[in-house]
Amino acid sequence: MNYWLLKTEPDTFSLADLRRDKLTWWDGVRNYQARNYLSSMVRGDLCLFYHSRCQPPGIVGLCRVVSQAEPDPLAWDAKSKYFDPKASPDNPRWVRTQVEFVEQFAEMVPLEVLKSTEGLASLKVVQKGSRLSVVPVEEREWTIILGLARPQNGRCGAKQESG
DNA sequence: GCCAACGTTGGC
DNA sequence: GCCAACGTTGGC
Repeated sequence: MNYWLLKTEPDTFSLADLRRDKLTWWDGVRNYQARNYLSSMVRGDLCLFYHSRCQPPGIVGLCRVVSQAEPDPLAWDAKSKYFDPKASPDNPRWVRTQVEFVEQFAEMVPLEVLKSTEGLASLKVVQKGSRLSVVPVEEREWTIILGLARPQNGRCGAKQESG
């Protein structure tokens, strides 16, 4: 079981869209390092859902990997903006993964908070110039971030809902 | 909309 | 294999 962070521009596809659709293909990734991360995702992995290029940017919720990476058919769809002339069904080059909605945080965790939280300096998304749309998250980082998303946990015996 | 940072491309 | 030019990303 691994943890990841998936970046998306909410104007293009937001967590609200995933909540409505329940499932989506995480496709159109055209960066080799991000692709390699996508390829190593397995069913059950949990992902932080990050909104970029918006005000404020930050982590808005969670989704879960439901199917392992498979060839991304948009790569050989000439009408797609993700078309890649060097890709074909025989040589797929790019992959996609299916994810399902898990949770929308009551309050998002803004980038500004991530940056100022001790223990998150290693988080890729807080590092200047970080452009990867799929990055791994360490369990230690994951725990800190969920603590930020659910500040009432651990106080007054508040219970955490699951699922 | 600006622009720094980054990845990719291609001439050499 | 170097590296300048280019396109894209994403915080601001």
